[in-house]
Amino acid sequence: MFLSTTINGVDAKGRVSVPAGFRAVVKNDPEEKIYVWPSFEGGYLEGGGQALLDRYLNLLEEMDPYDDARAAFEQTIFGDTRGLAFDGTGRVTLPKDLIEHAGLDSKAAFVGLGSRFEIWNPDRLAERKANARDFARENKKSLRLPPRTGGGA
Amino acid sequence: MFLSTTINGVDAKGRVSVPAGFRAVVKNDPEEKIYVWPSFEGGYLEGGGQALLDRYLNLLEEMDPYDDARAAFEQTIFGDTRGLAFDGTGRVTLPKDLIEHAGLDSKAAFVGLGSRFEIWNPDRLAERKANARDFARENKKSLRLPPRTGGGA
DNA sequence: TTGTTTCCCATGCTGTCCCATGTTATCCCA
DNA sequence: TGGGATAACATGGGACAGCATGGGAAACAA
Repeated sequence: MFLSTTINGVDAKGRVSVPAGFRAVVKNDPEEKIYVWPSFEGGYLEGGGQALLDRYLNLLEEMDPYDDARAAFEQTIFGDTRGLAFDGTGRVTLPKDLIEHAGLDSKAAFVGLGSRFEIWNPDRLAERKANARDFARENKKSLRLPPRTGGGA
Repeated sequence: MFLSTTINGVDAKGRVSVPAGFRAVVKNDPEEKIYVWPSFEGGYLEGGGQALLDRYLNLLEEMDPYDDARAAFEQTIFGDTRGLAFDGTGRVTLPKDLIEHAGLDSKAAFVGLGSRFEIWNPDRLAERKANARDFARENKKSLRLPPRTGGGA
């Protein structure tokens, strides 16, 4: 499970250390890689392991083959997704276009979100985090825990 | 089940003994860890075991991948959650940012709340406790027993 | 050749592990 | 019921390994 937020340096070659905890998640994937694509919602990157890609694939399989939305999602998500392999010390090299999309300069923030993660310019992240926290606080009542199995109503 | 309140010392490295009773709760989790995040409601920490995290994860999985509310909660909960493993003597190391958020100096109070727990600076906790007691006294009339089923008028 | 990318080696640091010790609670026996 | 032995718990410090980072050499593409 991808957890917590870690800020690592991006060097002149576009290399960045993937947090050790994140590497551990994909450790047993057939291809030891992370998969990253530019978010179509904003200037940041989304990513995950093989399991996440499989889930998206299954979601799309259930849509109508000639649905316009399906084509759009396929194009947007899979079309721009890169599989990034680790070097000997656990780093990946981010392609230029991804770096530009996320507006990364010297630092990159890896944000764990359970089954997936995001990569942000730390400054942009701080902004969005404040918004998300306010939203969460105002809407916390909608985040109710489901009853525990076997537990009373 | 997390029960009762225990105050333990926090040393210069940020290490703190997790109360033995709390450790027993997560004893049989696949990863023997506690998961801790800064509360977005105030200056203290919230935490639980794998079971609690899974409940949040399942709840979010049921929401649409690009629902705004989902994004906000993912970011707020998982983005700041840390998985903390025990050392040989049952301690965890609290990261600096969590220590700061909770304003911990030399002591930390673990407060058991059933399925989850909180970690407080003991001074802040005493303050909140006093407030809660006052609130309870002023609102005691609203604490009514539900009518007994099948009972007479 | 020239620029780009990939691989490898070296280094500082932070977090983790291990060992030692005092204290408290519990259990057993008189 | 009281006292002592024992085990569990909490705490402190030091050693070590893993992690993040920087630079350079070799392989590849244009």
